[in-house]
Amino acid sequence: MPPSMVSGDSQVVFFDLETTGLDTNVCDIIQISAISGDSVFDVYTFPCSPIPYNVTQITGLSLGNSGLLHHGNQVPTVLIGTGLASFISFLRSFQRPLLIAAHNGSRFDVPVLERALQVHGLMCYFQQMKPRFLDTLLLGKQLFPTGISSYSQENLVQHFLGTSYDAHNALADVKALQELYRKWDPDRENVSLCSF
DNA sequence: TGCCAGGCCCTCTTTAGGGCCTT
Repeated sequence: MPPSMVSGDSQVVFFDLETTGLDTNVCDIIQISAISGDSVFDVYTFPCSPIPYNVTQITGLSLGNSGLLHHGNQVPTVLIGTGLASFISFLRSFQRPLLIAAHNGSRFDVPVLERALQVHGLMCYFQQMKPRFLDTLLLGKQLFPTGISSYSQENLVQHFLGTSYDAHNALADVKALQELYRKWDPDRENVSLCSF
């Protein structure tokens, strides 16, 4: 495992959600992706609510007659409860303290994930792992307080890695975020300051 | 009818307002 995927004693796992909207109180999860080193997790989940047109424009995800479509191509889906349980199993596989990282995670991904875990009765299994979270948006601002025009993940990846990627596909997002973290190689103090 | 996320952060602020960041 690359050293950058470990912070102190913790395993750093990058995760991202695609959802049906921005309201963390009501949106449905439609994709869960995570990565740590070469270990990858990626599932699509069938939402209970429609996918608004503006979300389809952003994510490429839409509902067809027979299932979930990504840019018009059907993708396999699981029930959200099954997807969440699989995600917990993925996290457990690391068998060490977890530091789960997401961009703007403190404001979006983590509240959405925790609500979904609560609704599906899985929060207790998740909490058994005693995970901590890292917000890479806060980390970027902490590490580079000036000289950055935008702290969006897409802009940070362009700025620090000089590359573009398939933003708003959760799997592509977590891969890019991991590479960004490797580039930053933050020390434990800065990571701790942006963790919760 | 009209509105439609939300909370932190910054500043042309503090008796406020707008931009950012996530989908």
